[in-house]
Formats: sequence, structure tokens, C-alpha cells
Amino acid sequence: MVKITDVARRAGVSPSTVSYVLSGKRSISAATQRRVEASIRELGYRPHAGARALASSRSNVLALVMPLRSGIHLPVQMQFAGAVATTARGHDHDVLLLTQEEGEDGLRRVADSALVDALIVMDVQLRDARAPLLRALPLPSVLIGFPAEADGLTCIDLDFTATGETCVSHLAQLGHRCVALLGSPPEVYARGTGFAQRTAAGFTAAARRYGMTSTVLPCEPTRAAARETVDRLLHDHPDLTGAVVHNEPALPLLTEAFQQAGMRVPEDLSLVAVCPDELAENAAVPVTSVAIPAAEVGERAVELLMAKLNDRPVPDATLLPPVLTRRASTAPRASAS
Amino acid sequence: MVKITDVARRAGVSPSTVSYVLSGKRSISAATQRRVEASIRELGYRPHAGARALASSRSNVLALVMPLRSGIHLPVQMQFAGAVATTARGHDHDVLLLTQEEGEDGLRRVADSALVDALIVMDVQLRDARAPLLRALPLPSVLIGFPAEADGLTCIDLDFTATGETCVSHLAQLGHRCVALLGSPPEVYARGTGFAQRTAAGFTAAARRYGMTSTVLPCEPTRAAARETVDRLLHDHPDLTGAVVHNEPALPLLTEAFQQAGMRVPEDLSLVAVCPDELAENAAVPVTSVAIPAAEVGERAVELLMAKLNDRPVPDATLLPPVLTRRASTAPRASAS
DNA sequence: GCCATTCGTCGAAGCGCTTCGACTCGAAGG
DNA sequence: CCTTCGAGTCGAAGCGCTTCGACGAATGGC
Repeated sequence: MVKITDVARRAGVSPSTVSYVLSGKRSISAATQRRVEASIRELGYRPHAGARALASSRSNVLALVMPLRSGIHLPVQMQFAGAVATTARGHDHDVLLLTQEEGEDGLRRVADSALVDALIVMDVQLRDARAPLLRALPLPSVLIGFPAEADGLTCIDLDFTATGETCVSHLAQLGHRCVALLGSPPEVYARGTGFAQRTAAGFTAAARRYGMTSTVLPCEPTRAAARETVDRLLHDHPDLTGAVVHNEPALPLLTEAFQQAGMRVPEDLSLVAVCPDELAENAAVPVTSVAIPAAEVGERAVELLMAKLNDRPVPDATLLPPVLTRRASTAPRASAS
Repeated sequence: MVKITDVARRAGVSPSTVSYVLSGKRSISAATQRRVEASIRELGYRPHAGARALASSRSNVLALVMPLRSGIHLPVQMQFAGAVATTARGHDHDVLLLTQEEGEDGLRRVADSALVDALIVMDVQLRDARAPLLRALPLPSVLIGFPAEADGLTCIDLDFTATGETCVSHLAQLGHRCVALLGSPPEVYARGTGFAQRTAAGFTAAARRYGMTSTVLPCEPTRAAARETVDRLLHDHPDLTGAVVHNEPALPLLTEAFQQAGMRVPEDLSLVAVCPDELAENAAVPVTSVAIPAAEVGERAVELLMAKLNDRPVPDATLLPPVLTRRASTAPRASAS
């Protein structure tokens, strides 16, 4: 194994000089710099991560806590993880994978043992037991999603309230007057997953503002539940012409259910989804949708963390604006039926 | 930060004794052991990972190289990653996430800097550029999948040859005489992804052995391609009564295409899939399938790595036997049509 | 009852790096 | 011309842990 003293000897300098070339923390003459860099290259030197961490008390590793229980749409998570890993590498950091299961102890463990410098926590619930812990830890962290009590924490997510509004607004502009939000299964709401509530709130508020009739219904991602939900919805609101689906796995099932109930998309019913673009594009009828900007969230999360690690100030809350892409599933309301 | 000397002082022993209690590398009297453990608990001591890595030249971290390009079925990957993380934790190791993109340099980097003790590489291709590197590295590694030249490497995967055979065998026992394998898109075969070839080989060999007529066709995961593939297949083999699908995203599309072509499942066509159980169970008609044992592969991969780290001998190749689960999509061939 | 072990513990020497103070040298300032 | 300063470099002191050899005490064999 080649070490810093080897590099130093070959370059005719002291180890500390090599270190300073590497870190840039002191000025080095151009000539020395060149010699040292050549020496590093020729020997294929790579600093020992442990030694570096010990001496500098920086491990250059971020922890990423992922919900490996399925449920949340996987592709979104993968995109997110990929963006985190890639962005972290761009800042000379690596990513340690922690599972949700490890819970608070896991966070404490990697923090106390100085395995990582900072934490990214995904799938944050409204009442998340990890929130107080993260506040107390000496390590910087970024949460994906917002707990009920977010002060003192740095959080980032798609702006779901605005997302609900955007969907309604799009339908309103097309002339729709009676709309519904088909959301996540009841247990997601019960679990207190903030985004579900927020979308519903934005949806309802915007509908009221536009003077539209609106309903919010949860929906299990099964064929039967989709069928039943749609039937009930159409029974209660026979003049329904617009629907927003915020439930990825149920999207195809609901589409199918609407069609079986005699509603053609988009002729009789305009459909907007909140889901990854990929899914919206590949549906039988491409669906107008607000994308989940997973990659951007991941990238921004890492940037926030890097800022915090370098004592740069960061905003407490980062809400990414929703972007609605029009596809074939929405159309102006048939003027007079 | 509480360190080993603090623990030692409070327990009335030397730091080395604390270290030996922690590692169990020397015998310690029960009384001392108890005092030290109490001291550790009371102070909430956690060894500094960097210091430990430096002194012991063991980081207790495994690298997991994941293909974050999508394509391969995501849920399978997630299950796999989850199993790796969980099993690693069971052996007191953590998992560092590397993306496929980082390629060989990434492997070299984490190896040379002693960031990790061992490597798990997913999505191995038949002609994988990383194979020679892994052979040369001083770190133990396990590959998920088999490269063409596998000697000197430790590999693990589902036994795809046996999988192809198992599917045929199941169909044969049900009386089918003319069967087809609908596989991955052509580019997967071209890329040299071993598992596709191996399934086809097992399938073809078994069909010959049973004296059955057999065909192998690739299929793109699009509605149009599925339609076309099925039409061609039925045109060329009008007496087809059994099909094996080894292409997760195309499974629903192919099922649909068969039905549109007038083949009811399982009355007219018995369908076997090679796919995660979850997918097979939730199809419109639950599909008889050979599961991809992602979790088991992940777990076994870590176990293999741990064995290698402890200088225990391990087999070069581990092939997990396929397990076929009967569901509603296969039935005896209609005796006389 | 004496020597040879074994058991349990300690002290000290690193592991490879960063960083702080100190030092040298040449340029700038009075 | 002497002082002051900054740029550039070095040496040494750790960072917190593991591990090796050594040592005293207890044990067992003869």
C-alpha cells in the first residue's frame, strides 16, 4: 500500500506538503504542486479513508436512510438514490445505505461512530420519531418530506399543496366544474404521510376558490377497490368530469374502472395524475401529470447538506414547484352534453 | 465524544482490556467483562469507525454496486439491496452504495482507499470489464450473475438453466407438446446478459428431451411488440398451447395479446412466467411462476463475503434452485380439441 | 514443592493522515 | 539598512483505536 510518505519522498517534500496539495488548505508553489501531483499519479496514491477520517474528523460519507419496505413507488426511490449517489460523488463524498428498519438507533450509531458526516432521511412522516433525534444530533441532516414540527430541521419535497392546486387549476381552465381527488389508501393518510394530506388540502382549497364541486376519496390499489371507488364516486357525483389521481399503483386500475363505467378518457372524463413521468407516458392513454421530481430532490438534498457541512446558511424548507405536463388524458369539457 | 480511555478509566482497566472485551480476541474474566460492559453502556460509548479502521485495517463496510439505470425490474433490486443491508448489519457491517456508472474506477477507489472490506457487484454481464479487475483486487468480492470467464471469482445467481427446464417440465407434465419461450428484448441478449441465454438454453434442451416442439422469441416490452410477437408466434405454431415468459415488463402485455388473439388462459394456453412472486400473484390471472429469489441471493451473497473475509473456503459458483409455484395460469392441455 | 503453563491484564508502539506552530527566505516598507 | 510581513515549507504532535509482547498470579503435573 502506497502512503503519503512515499508520495512525499518521491516528490522531495514533506508529508505535510503533500497533504496541503491535496486539501488546498495552504498555498503551495506551482512547481511543488506539479511535482507532488506527478508523484501521486505515478504511484497511484489514494489516501487511506480511515486515517483521513481519524485525523480530520470528516469521513466524507453521507448516510442515506431508505424505506426498503415497498409501498412508495420504487422507480421514484431509485431515481432519488441514484441522484443522491451521483451528486455526492460530485462533492467527493460517498453514500452509506441505511434501511428504515434500523430506525433511530441506526442513525445514532452511524453518527456516534463518526461513520458519516451527514444524513439524508427519506420518507419522513408527519409525526416522525426521528425528527427530534435529528434536531439533537451534532450532524447536519436533510429530510425528504416534512414532519409536523419542522422547525430546526432542513426539509425538502415537492410542493404538494401547490400540486393539488395546479391540477385543479388545469381542470378549471378546461371548463370542468365537478372534480375528485383519488388518493392513497386510507392507511397512508392514517400513517400521517404529509404529502397525501397536503395534496388534498391544495386540491380542496383550489376547487373552492374556483367554485367547483370537489370530493376526496382514498383508494386501495386493487382492482376491486378501484371499481368500487369509481362506482361510488359516479353515483354520488353524476356530473363528474375531472379526476386527479394521486396513487401510482392504482392509476391503471382506476383508469380501467372509469372506462368500464362508461367514461371515456378524455372525452367524458379528464384525468390528471401525480406520478413519475415515465408512468404517465406509458399508460394506455398517456396521462396529463405532475411529475415527482425525484432526481432533483435528491440532488438538491445533497447540495443542502454540503452547504451545511461548509457552514453556509440554508433555507429550512425547500418546496419544489410542481410542473404539469399536458398529455392525452385531459380535454376541454364537452360544452353542452 | 466519549472514547475508549474514558470507558477504561471508569471500569478501572486499561484501554486494551476494553478493546479485548469488545473484540473477544483475548480471554477476559467475567467480572472485568461485566464492569467494562456496564461502563460502555453508561457512557454510551461507540468506537470511532475511522480509528478502528486505521488500527485494524478493517472498515466493516461492504460496497454494493447497483445498476441505477433502470431496466432490470426495480422491486427485485430493492429487495436485493434490502437483504444485503440487513444481512450485513447482522454481521456488524454497513453498506456503501456505489452506482454502476462509477465503473471500474469506483471499485478501485473504494478498494485502494480502504473504504470497504469487500465488494458485491450486481448485474454482471457475460463479458464484464469488471471481472478481471475483481480478480486482481486484494479485496474479496461476490458477483451477482456469471461472467463468461468466471474462474477465480465467486458468483451467485438463480440457476436459470434449471429454471428453463423446470418451466418446460411443468408444461410437459400437463400434456403440452408445443411451447414457446418469450424472452427479453433483443438488446438484452446482445448485451450478453447471461441469464437470458441460460434460460433459453435450459428451455430448449428440456423441450428436446421431452420431444416437444419449441421456439424462442425475444420481445420488446411495448404493447405493439407484444401483439406482433404473439401474432407471429401463433401463425408459425398454430398448435401452441404453452408459453414461458421471461420478461417482467412484457408479461401483462403478452397476456393481453394472447387473449386478444383468442387464446384464453389457461383454457387454451398455459402460461408460466419467470418473475418476482409479487408480480405473478397480482396479475389479472395469477400466473404460475418461477420466482426470482432476490432476497435470498442478497443474503447468501453477504454470507459468502463474510466467509471469505474470515478465510473460510467458499464455492466459486452458487446456483439457487428454481422454485415453481403453480397458480391459475397453467392447466392440463385440453385432451382432444 | 518446584517448574512450566495458562489466564488475565497492562503498556507501548504504531496504523496513515491532518494540522498547528515554527522556520526560512525574499520582497516591501519606513 | 533594518524591520515586517506573507508565501511556502517542514517537523512533530496527535486523532482513537488495535495488537503485540511482557508480566504477575494462579494452576497443574511430577
